Amino acid sequence: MSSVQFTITHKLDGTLARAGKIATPHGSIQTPAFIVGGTKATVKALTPQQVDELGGQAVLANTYHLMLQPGAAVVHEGGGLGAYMHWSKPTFTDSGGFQVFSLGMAYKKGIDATSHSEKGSGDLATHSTHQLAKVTDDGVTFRSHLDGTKLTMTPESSMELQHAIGADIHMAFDEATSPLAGRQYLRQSLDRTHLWAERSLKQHNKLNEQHREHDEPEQALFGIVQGGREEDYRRESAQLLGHMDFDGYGVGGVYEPGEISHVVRWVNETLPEHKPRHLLGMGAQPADLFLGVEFGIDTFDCVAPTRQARNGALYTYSGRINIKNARFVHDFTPIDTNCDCYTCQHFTRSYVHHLFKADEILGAVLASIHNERFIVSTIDHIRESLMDGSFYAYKQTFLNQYYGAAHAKTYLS
RNA sequence: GCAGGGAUAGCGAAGUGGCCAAACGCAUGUGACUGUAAAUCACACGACUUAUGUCUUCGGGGGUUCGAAUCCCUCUCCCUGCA
Repeated sequence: MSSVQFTITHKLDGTLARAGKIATPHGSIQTPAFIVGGTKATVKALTPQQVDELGGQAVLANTYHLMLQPGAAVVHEGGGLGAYMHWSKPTFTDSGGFQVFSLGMAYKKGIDATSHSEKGSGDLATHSTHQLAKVTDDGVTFRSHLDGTKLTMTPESSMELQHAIGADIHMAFDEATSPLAGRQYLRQSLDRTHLWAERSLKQHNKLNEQHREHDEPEQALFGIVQGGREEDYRRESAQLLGHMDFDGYGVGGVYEPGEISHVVRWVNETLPEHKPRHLLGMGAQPADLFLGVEFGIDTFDCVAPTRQARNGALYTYSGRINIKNARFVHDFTPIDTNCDCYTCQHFTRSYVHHLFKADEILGAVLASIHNERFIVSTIDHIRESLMDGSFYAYKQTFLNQYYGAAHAKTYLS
């Protein structure tokens, strides 16, 4: 019996979309849901109470980052992730697999697939000479980005770290590939990710057994589907992992909303229907959410809403604005008049603009509350629209207003 | 009054004969950010401009020189000593 139970309550005919809930030892997540980014056991700039008040249902932390600081053992000693950070609702941890990519291949290059592919550079397909991570079939050797210490991470060690950290839902150790990786590298990487998935699951089960023996709560593990933009690889990966006894699945290696309607569709057409599906790292913009849900995703996580908030880029229902722009100096209206967040209820654009220009910490706080609430609220409405059948109408109205009719067309076909 | 030091683009501050429209920092403007090396990063920042283009600049004025922010003279203002 898995430590998490997924129930589908509504499905949207003719699509892969569903609404439901994931029951965990720390309460249920109503899906589709946005999982708030809490990489280092903190949602940057926000207290857990603020995250709770803006509607956050769960938080996702990162194994690699916590391993370095403060150390998985310290988190364990502090009562596990939730207790340590004073978050009583469900928690996830990512395996560190993404850091294989971000500190490896993508080191100092970024992952902007569009700009790279337009240049046709193909840079991301080769290893950077300065990268901090080196991948072998056994695992990954990292140089700590904090102090240069050499570290090794394997599927087994990632599982051990995640069990020490003690989130409700863990991710298998995988290798995220570049959007520019060619079939040859993808093949090699996919085989490795599958091998790692098996090893992750085996180690995870072993650790759960130990938990049972000690009368401790068990944890859940999601397998991660890779395969780049190749349909056969994606379907193969979903098929293979789908037959393994994971509690749910993550879809990794997706970088743009435009990929969702095919890559995510291939995967979710293939994966078993009754297990939850998480789209890793996507949710920076409304299109990600609408398309993800439409093509069968239950949960999302993304650091962009809080990161962009700290950098002054704020969501409004008619598109993104940069609150640092001079035009907001005398704008005494809320960030968005239709937003119900704490920031919009009490503060003006002029004031938030001032906080950013003056480099005051509260600016990051208010902006983070707003952006996170905007995304959470949007996914909440998407869930409601699945339940009352208004999904397509809502999607069309929302995206037209957010992107403008011309751009929105890309996501409405 | 005497001796010495200084005045550079919005601010601070390099530069001391040509590679100077002038380093760098700040401020300003704009853009980016998708499993967080990100409260970060990129670009612009004298004017006009499509410009490797033209024009006007380095306290004011006058010189030397093929060429001056840089050398000389002089004026103005500021700082530090001594009277």
